[in-house]
Amino acid sequence: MFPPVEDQLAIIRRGVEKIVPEEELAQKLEHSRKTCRPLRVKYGIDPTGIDVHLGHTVPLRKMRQFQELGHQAVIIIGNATAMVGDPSGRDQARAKKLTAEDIEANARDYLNQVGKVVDLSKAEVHRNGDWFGAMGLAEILRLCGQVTIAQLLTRDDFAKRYAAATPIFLHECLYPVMQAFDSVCIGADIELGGTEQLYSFMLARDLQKDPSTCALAEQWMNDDVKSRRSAEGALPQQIGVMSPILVGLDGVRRMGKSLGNYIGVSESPYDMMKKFMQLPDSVMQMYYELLTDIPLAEVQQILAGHPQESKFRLGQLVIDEFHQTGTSETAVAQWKREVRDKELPTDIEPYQVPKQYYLLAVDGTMQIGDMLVESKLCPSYSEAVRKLREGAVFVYENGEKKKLMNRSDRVKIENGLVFGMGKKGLRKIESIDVSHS
RNA sequence: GGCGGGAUUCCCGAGCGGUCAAAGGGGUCAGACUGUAAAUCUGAUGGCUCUGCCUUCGCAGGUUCGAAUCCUGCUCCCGCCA
Repeated sequence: MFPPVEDQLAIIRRGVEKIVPEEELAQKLEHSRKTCRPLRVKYGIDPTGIDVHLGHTVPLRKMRQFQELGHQAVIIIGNATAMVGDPSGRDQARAKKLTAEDIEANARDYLNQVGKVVDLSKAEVHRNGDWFGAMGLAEILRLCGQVTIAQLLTRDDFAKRYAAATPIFLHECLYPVMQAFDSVCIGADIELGGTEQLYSFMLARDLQKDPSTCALAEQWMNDDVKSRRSAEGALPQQIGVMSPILVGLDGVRRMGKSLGNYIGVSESPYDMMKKFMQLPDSVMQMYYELLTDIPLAEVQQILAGHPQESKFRLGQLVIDEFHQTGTSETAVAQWKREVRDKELPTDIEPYQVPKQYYLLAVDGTMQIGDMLVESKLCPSYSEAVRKLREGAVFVYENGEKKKLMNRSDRVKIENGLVFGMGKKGLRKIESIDVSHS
C-alpha cells in the first residue's frame, strides 16, 4: 500500500528545514506501513485574510506529497484561533479583530484556493470552533493548567517582546495552547508549518501524551483516532515537519500580504510571470526547491544557464499548477513582447476625460498635469509636477514616445491616445462622453 | 496610588524660541545602468490657483512680534516604586 520508507523519506525531506523529532519520522512511517494505516497529516490555517500566496503553498505542497504517498490530509480551519491572532514571529499584537461573518467568508474562500494544491476530496476539513465553541470555562481552565508562563516565555517572539516591554496579551498566550489542542482532537501524526511554529508543535506533543488532555478532547475524536489511543488513553505524539520561510519578491523578507511582496495563487498568469521575472536571482534555488518537483540535480543544471531562462521556466512551472495548460506560454510571450520589447500592451487601463475638462478645452487639449491627477497616476498635483520634472511622464504620438516635462504642456484629447508615467502607469483615453452637454 | 520619561511628517528618529515643510536612516516613487533581476549611482518624497500662499510636529488653551520648541490643562503610552 505505501512506498518503502526510504522513498517516502526522500520525498518528505525535500525543501524541509527541520523535522522534529527527526528520528521518530522513520519509525512512524515504518509503523504505518506495517499496520497499513495512513499517517494523519495536519495543516492549520487561520482565515484572517483573503489571498493565499505562494508562501502558503509550501506546506500545502508538502501536504499534497503526503497525500500522494497515501496518507490522510487533515486541514484545520482556525475559525476560533483567528479571533485570537497568531503571535508567532510577531513583535507586537495583531491590531484587527475579525467578526465571525468575515471569518466564515474567508474560510470558504481559503478552501477554494487551498483546493488548487491539495486534493480536498480526500482531505478531512475541521473548524476548530467546533470544539472551542463548545468548551466551557472549566474545560478551558483545565487545558490552561497544562502550560506554564515560563514555558510560554521560552518562545522567541514572546521572550523578545517581554524583553522589549511590548505588550503580550493574555489571549495571545492562549493561541499556541489552542493550536496544540487541535492536534489532540484530530490525532495528528504529522503537523506541517513554518519553522516559527516550533513552539506550538512541541506543545502539541506534550498535550497528546497527557491522558487527561486526550480525555478532554475525546468527544471530538473520530473512531480512527480513538482507536489509536494507548491503554492509558494517550495519543501518539506528532512530528513537526517545518518548511523554511519563503522569501518574498524583495528577496529578503518573508512573503506576506502585509509586506506587499507576494505572488497570489489567484493572480493571472501574466501578473505572476511579471513578478517571477522580478525576483532576485539569489532566491531562485529556494523557489525551485520549495515550489516545484524538479529533481534537485536538474535544478542545478537549470540554474547554471541564463538566469532569465531559469526564471521563465520557474514561472511556467508554477503557473501551470494554478492555470490551464498553455497559459504559461502565453504569459512568457506576453512578457517578451510588452516588457522586453517594450511594445504597448493590449489591455491598457482606459481613462475617460471628465466632461468639464473636455468642454473647457477650446482647442481640444488638456494640461498634462490635470490629466495625471485625474487619471489617478499621481495622487496630487504637486506629485505630478515633480514627476514631470523628473522626466517620468510621456505621451505616445503616432506611435512615437514623447517625453513631457512641464505641467502646462497640453495633450490633445483624442480617443485611443496613450499616456503614462514610469514603468507601471499607462492610460488610454477612451470614448469621450459629451452626449449630455 | 506615588515618582519619572515620552507622544514629530508613511515608519524609525533628530530638532528644544526665529534661518523648520522640519537633519539622518528606512521605505516608496522616478531617472541612469541591466537580463525592466540584484547591486550601484542620481533625484524626489505635505498641499495648492507655485518665484508666492496654505496646512502639519498627541489634543485644547496661553505667553511672545514670532512656538515643533516655553507655560497650563487634557488624552494616550512607557519605566521605576507600591
